Amino acid sequence: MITIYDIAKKTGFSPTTVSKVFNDYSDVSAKTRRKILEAAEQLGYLPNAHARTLTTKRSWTIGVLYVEPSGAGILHPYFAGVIEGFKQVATARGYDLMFISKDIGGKKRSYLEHCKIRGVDGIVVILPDYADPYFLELLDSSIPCVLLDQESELKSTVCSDNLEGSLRAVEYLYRLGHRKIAHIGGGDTFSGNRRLQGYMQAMEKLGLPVNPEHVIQGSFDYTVESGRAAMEQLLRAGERPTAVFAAGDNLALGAMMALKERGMKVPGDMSVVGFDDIEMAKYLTPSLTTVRQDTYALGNRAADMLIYTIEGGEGIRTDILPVELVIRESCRSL
Amino acid sequence: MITIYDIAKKTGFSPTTVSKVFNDYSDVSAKTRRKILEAAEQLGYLPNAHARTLTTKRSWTIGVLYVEPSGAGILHPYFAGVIEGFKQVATARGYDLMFISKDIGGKKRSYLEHCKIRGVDGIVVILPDYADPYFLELLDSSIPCVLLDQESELKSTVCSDNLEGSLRAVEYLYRLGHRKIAHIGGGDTFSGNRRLQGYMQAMEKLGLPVNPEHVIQGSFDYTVESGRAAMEQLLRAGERPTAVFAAGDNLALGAMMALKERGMKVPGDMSVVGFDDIEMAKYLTPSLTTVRQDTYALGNRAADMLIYTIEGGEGIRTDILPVELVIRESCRSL
DNA sequence: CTGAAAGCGCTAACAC
DNA sequence: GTGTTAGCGCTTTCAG
Repeated sequence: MITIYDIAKKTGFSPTTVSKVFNDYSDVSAKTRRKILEAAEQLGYLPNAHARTLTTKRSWTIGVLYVEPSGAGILHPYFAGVIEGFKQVATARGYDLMFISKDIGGKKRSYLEHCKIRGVDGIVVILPDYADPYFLELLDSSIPCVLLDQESELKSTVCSDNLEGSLRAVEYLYRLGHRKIAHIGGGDTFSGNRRLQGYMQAMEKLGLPVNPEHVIQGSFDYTVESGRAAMEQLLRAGERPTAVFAAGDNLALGAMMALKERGMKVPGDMSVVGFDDIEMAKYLTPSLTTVRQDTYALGNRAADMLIYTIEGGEGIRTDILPVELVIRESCRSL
Repeated sequence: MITIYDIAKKTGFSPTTVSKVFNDYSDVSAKTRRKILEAAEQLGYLPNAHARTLTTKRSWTIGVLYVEPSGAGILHPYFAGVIEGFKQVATARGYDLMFISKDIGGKKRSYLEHCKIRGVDGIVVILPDYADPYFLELLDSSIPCVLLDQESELKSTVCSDNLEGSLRAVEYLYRLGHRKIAHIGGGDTFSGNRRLQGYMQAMEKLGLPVNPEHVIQGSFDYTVESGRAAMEQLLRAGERPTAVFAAGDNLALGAMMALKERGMKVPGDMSVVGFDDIEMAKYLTPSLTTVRQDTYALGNRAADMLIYTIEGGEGIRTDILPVELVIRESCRSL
């Protein structure tokens, strides 16, 4: 391995001067700089990130911490979209991403411990279960963090405008003439709660009574299966709704599957609205009307915020990104 | 920060002995070990991975290098599945994953340079374009690598049994009575070529002539759009096929969309078989008959192979994982 | 069984 | 502008 000492030897300058060149110090003469750069080129020098980190306490690494409840992990489009968006700006700003798990090297360790051992400069957290004690430990620590789909006074957060999205969805159904509007919830998660809350507010605002039988709390994993089960429950209700707003596209899809299995038509027999706008939404039959959240933008924004904090920015921010109702074929007017 | 020196001071032992305890050396008395572990616990000691790496030349980090041509990145289910599968075994074996890009710290650097700077122990590579010069540089290097969907005499590789998959797909259509079977290819990629080859071999084996107008080379990005365009081209052919085997589910989906837009029915007017079995395949209307490849297993296997090499294993391996035809609703018998 | 000494590759005071 | 020196936290001979 070629080190700065090799370059120093070859050029006759000291290691310090060589180091200064690579760190863009201004107090190096142009001629010296050129000679050193040339020698580095010839020798095929590459810096050693670990050595640098050891002295500077800066790893230029960001930890990516996610736990996706259904087990699909990064296969879930929300997670994938956010991480991809995050990666884009992080990479552009000179950071590399590292996956952080709860264990490391065969030993059981907390997320925080893992982060400290690896010396990451900051962490982006995508966790549905914010009661996780390991997560709380992270929250209390002083390590720079940004949280997705979460609410906190300790760390910066980014999320979509869940309330507004639900409102738009319900209002849209109302405009189509629906009055018996059900909700399939995303379980006890931040986004699930917000969307439920938005549904409730919208119903109240529109003067529609909420039939308790029409509010099904799906499981917290937002799976198709969960949506299917919820719809089956809904169909057993005393009074049948004419439309359902699901807190996620997978839930909506599951609901549609349940209806299909019973020979019911969407939107003929029931209108369905989802939330997310996963890529497949437009390819379903009928294509799914849904509230679009921009996962890529969420990731971008999260990275901006985290890097701001890492690089010494003060204070925390709570960003809410706009959503958009995408009207397709899964709803009909009554 | 607490270091082994702090523990040494507190316990009265030397840093060497402390280090030995954490590295499970056998020549430390049980009593000493206990005292040191106790002190470490009390002080809240955590090892410093960078310092350790500096001396041992071992980072316990694996670089993940992927370039997804459509720009969706990890949103593409193939990539996500493989990475998730890879992550599972890598994590269990004590390795962390780091995303590797072509640039680092604002500077343009090759993948190989990036890996060397970061001192990763090995790399898993998912790249469709194996003519990329940066990739070739990686191939020639001595760094442990495992390649997905690739063929190489220099590095270990893992891929699905593309040939067999294509054969099964075409034979299935044949058994249903189809004779004019078209193919929508995955462009000039390893998997695209293999699947095309499998299609050709199957046609020959079955004694079916291949109509050149029925073999459409889709673009290398396996997108829905590409599949749609291919089907449109197919429909302009002099003789219309009765079935099409697409090299990817997205291509198949695009083909189905194109048919739908023209008011043609699947499978009534045309039977369609895909490749991949992405999660959505079963939720399409009609649900898609396709060749299932187990991306998670590909990732698992890749990790096993790479870690084997990293930990001193000799030789390279070329693994081909079995695929399975999943019969659903998108094909009819003639 | 334990420890002294050297060194991994780099940066940061500080002096010249 | 340039160089000397010390040190980041850890492991590894090697000696005792």
